[in-house]
Amino acid sequence: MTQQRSSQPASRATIEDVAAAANVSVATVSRALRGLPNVAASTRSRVEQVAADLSYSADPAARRLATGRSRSLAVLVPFVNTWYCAEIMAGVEAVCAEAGYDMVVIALRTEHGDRRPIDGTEALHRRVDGIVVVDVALDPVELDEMISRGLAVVSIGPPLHGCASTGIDDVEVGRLATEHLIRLGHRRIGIIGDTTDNVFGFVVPTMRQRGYAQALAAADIEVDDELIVDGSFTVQGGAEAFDQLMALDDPPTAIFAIGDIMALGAMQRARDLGIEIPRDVSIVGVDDQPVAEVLGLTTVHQDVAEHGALVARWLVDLLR
Amino acid sequence: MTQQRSSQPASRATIEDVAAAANVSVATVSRALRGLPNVAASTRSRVEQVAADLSYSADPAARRLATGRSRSLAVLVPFVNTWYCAEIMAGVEAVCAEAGYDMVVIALRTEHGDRRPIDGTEALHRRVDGIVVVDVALDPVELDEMISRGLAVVSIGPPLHGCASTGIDDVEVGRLATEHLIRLGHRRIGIIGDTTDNVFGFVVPTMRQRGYAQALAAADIEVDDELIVDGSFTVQGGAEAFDQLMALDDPPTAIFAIGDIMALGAMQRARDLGIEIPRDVSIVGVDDQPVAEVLGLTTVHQDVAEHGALVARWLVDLLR
DNA sequence: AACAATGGTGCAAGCGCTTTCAATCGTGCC
DNA sequence: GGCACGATTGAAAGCGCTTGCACCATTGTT
Repeated sequence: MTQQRSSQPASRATIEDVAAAANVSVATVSRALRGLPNVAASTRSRVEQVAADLSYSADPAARRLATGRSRSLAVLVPFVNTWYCAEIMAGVEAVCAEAGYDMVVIALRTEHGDRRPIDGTEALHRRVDGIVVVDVALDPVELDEMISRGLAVVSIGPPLHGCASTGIDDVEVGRLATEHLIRLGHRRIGIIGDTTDNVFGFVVPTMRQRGYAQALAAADIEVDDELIVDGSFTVQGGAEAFDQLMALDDPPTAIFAIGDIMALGAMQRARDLGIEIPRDVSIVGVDDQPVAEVLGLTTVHQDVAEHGALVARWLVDLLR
Repeated sequence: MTQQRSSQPASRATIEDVAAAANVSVATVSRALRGLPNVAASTRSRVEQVAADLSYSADPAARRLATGRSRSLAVLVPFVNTWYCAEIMAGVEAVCAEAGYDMVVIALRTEHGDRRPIDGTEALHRRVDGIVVVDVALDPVELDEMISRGLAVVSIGPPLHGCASTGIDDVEVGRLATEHLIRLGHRRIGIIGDTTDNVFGFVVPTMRQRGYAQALAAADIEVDDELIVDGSFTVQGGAEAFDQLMALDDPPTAIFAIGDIMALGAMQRARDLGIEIPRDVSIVGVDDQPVAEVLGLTTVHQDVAEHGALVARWLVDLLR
């Protein structure tokens, strides 16, 4: 079973084929096709024509090896199957596509909530030119090393030392969500958070929980540690956290789930248990656009995809 | 401003450095590190030790050039900021990470609904080893060419000729959603679809609309072309489609939006216009897990992420 | 009319890895 | 005790591209 060579050219044209067909050196082909100066107009158009005929395009691997640039960007997200992260990826992807970059996405935590140690230096070096870090606080040492190795890094969410960044204010988000519940008359408000962030540097939980505490303080409600449970940012975790809260001697009348998936898990569990929402207990989540609107959280609404596009643009500008 | 060379080695160790430090040839290093046979155990462990000391890892670009394999997979999605696609990407990403592949995502349509001509041959060749096609019907000719060039292709959604595939039955989804509305007593049901699929081969709209028609037929309701409007799969498009439906002489009492974003757009518009849902008009969307559950569409619910993981696994197996 | 600037082009040396092929060194076997 | 054979290893030829440098015509200068 050898490859057919007759109809379809099984192996793609290389720069040498183009050079031969155009009667020039490979160097000239390279220059002509990349729009470099010092190529006669006539030569350039001839080369372009030949390249088109042969449907030639440079092998990215070879280019990468020769130039040291991969023409691809990584986006480092805590999760990929989250409304927020998906929006950001959409924004990044659009810019990448336009700028001729590949977008490779790397998740720090999977849908099942398991953790993955990300060794940025190992995994990213020479693999991508730049990286947008989403809602993750990278180890400063590692970060420094990445930067010193020539990786461009920007962040969305928590500012990273020495990197440009943008993002929404998660403390504010937590505060608003909690205030909303307080305004509804609740005094005993549980929070389903995520206490494993120390492992990943996923800081959203910390920030939102801080906002929660602020809102409570502002309303003269004392923080009860019993009401702070871990949902490990999964549907399952949300359900278990709900159980945990409901098992309390004095269960909350409202729950703030700091992530949409956990809110979902809690809601499912509530329904299974015959607990009606919001009659028996109010549940509030964030992140999910529809949910956010229902909450009246529109004030913190932002065009998340635009955030992604913005930082991606920073990156490609930086890389010029 | 030159790079500092003292403390941090600005340039990473190459295979030659390892070879020199271990007193072997680069060939042996290569073999030892990749676990190939024909390397003495003692040699291998020594090389591994040295490599670890120098925190060496092979340059992916060089490896790609030499082997012709990129160790990365592409996932071709119609959109990235969609619950469904994000789930799939999550599944694919998990498998990629485990198998040591990079996942690069390519969107055929952006959040703004603009179109991008995807020249698979150009864009993908030698860039990735395999590709998972999500809900897109690729041009058969192009598909053949990709396969004949050695690209492994699998699909989620519509089966692609010659490729393994999996996915949910979109006709069924459309039928169920429509039946649901009929069961609620509606006879005049509008559908917000997407008629631009001919450009992209994005077949979901066609399939769901077919299910819609089947459900109507089964209930002896005649299809009224007036009730079939285009939402171009965007929030904005959904809002405009809603306007269009409501401007009819005989507007629908229920609307089936074939995609979550369009449903969202319609709902927002309804609220802005003071039209109450579902009192004045029922709106039903799909794709979004929470929404789907509310609809009782749980029968078609599947672990979408698992679909992604599944096909990704096929791919990495295929590539061995 | 001789000479210095150019603009255009080709040569060839990498980029860092894989992989074929041949060389080397011990063994087991007759 | 000599020879074939398998286990190890190294030398070197790529993989397909970029790029510094040298080279050759042309132009424009005095």
